[in-house]
Amino acid sequence: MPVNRPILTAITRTTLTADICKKLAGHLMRGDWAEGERIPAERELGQQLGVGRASLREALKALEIMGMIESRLGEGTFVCKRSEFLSRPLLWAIAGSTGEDAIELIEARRLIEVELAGLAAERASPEDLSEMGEYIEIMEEEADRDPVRFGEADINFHLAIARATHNRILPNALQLIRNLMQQWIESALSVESAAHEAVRQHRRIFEAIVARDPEAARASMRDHLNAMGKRFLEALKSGKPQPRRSSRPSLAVTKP
Amino acid sequence: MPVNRPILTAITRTTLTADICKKLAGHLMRGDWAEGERIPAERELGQQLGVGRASLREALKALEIMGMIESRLGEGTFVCKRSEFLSRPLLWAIAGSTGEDAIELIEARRLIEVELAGLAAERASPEDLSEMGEYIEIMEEEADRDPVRFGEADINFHLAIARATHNRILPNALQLIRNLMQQWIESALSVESAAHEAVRQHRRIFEAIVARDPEAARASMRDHLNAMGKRFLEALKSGKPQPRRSSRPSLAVTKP
DNA sequence: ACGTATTTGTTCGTATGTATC
DNA sequence: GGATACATACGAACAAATACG
Repeated sequence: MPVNRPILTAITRTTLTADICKKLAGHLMRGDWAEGERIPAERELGQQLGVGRASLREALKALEIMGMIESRLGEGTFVCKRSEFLSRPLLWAIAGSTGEDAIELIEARRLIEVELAGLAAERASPEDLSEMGEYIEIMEEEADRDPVRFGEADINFHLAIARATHNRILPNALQLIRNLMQQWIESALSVESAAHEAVRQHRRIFEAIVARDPEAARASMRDHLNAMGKRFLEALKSGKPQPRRSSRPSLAVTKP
Repeated sequence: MPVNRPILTAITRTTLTADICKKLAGHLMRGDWAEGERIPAERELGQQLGVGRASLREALKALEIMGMIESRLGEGTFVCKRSEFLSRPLLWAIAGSTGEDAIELIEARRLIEVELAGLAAERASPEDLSEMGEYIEIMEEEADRDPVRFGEADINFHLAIARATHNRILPNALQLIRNLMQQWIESALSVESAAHEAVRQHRRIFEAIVARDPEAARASMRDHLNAMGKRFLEALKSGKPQPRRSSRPSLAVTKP
């Protein structure tokens, strides 16, 4: 006879790695280990948990991918800042192919960032604003000098806007997309002398946010990303047909 | 004297695991292995790549977390559907799920989906439209009957809109957010009898997209998500204070 | 400046439980 | 039931990078 409510439910087989992962993630989230602190060495940890080093390492690798921990050869394994927990998706190893991806990434970025700018205009605190202002100043100083520092300030400005929404999900989403775009950004944009144009656009965005004008913030962000996206695709087509793939290891950590 | 353009740039150390991950991800994305197909056994793969099994397994585990592959004990390792590639972040479900996150998730979802609806109104193909229509019909049929099937159609409708943007990044972003919300969705929304209200709102969105009216599509999507978000938070506060946390194993695979 | 200890990175051999035929 | 193929898991060992005395 068929039973509607079977006493025996199918058991779910879990792998050791998954269990380890869950346990460690719990400790990480509960804060049993402080940010930046070193967690016990692999051998020691494995002994405490009663598992082999291979299984433990697979779990640690999983946590590393999620941006919860970071392993440094010869040093140990360290707890990441909570703010980075979801923000380092080395997933972008995936998006390693055709130029079509670039178009879609640019579009996704524009879609999200335009709204981010609008939200930031409504919610930015004085601290958020002064932070954005600092990055703009750096960009103006470095526009004709160090393209690397200019690029950093550029990214930081956009992330500051994301943070100013006071929503922890959205900065992560943006960071994810930027990581995905990174392989093209380096080769294309740094060479271009779009710096001064970018500074002007950034300043317009900033002023709109300061003025608490969401619509103007959206519009200026949209203009900025349209212009940059255009430049970007041109550089991609003409100059360097292939995005540099091999330079950065897929799982390697982008240190702040 | 300081050098502006140093000849020597810092070398980036790559781990074997990362390289394997990258290589396999490339093959996966290029479609060298078909969806659902079995990839070579661990030992064989390791031999072909010239790497040890431990390193290979760490890479495979990483790919599994990203939802690109799925390994079944005793059977082998299989390629997931591309549509699931980024959509299985079960692990982040662990990551802090206090009530505040719910608000931020709802907001992030609204921000993205409103724009998705607008883009879909501009780009949806006839096939996209008929797919959306089917899901709406299912929702109408199941509104008073099977809440599970209703919920599925609901999700599918929203994903169909995302797909209609013809951008592969955006549906993944949406799916990710929905996965993050899953723990609350189950406990809260299925109980509510918001079905008929939801159907009306869905139909309005659908009609705006069919009419190729981006602004109306955005507005109706915004209304819909505002209403649902409100309902959602109320159910969260009053009814079930704690989201069900422990039910789903962290790394275990949710089979379709 | 040098060597030693510690730690992660990597490989190999082996054993076990599971699924398919 | 038996045979085969496979993922899972352990332990030992060496390599490479780092930290510290």
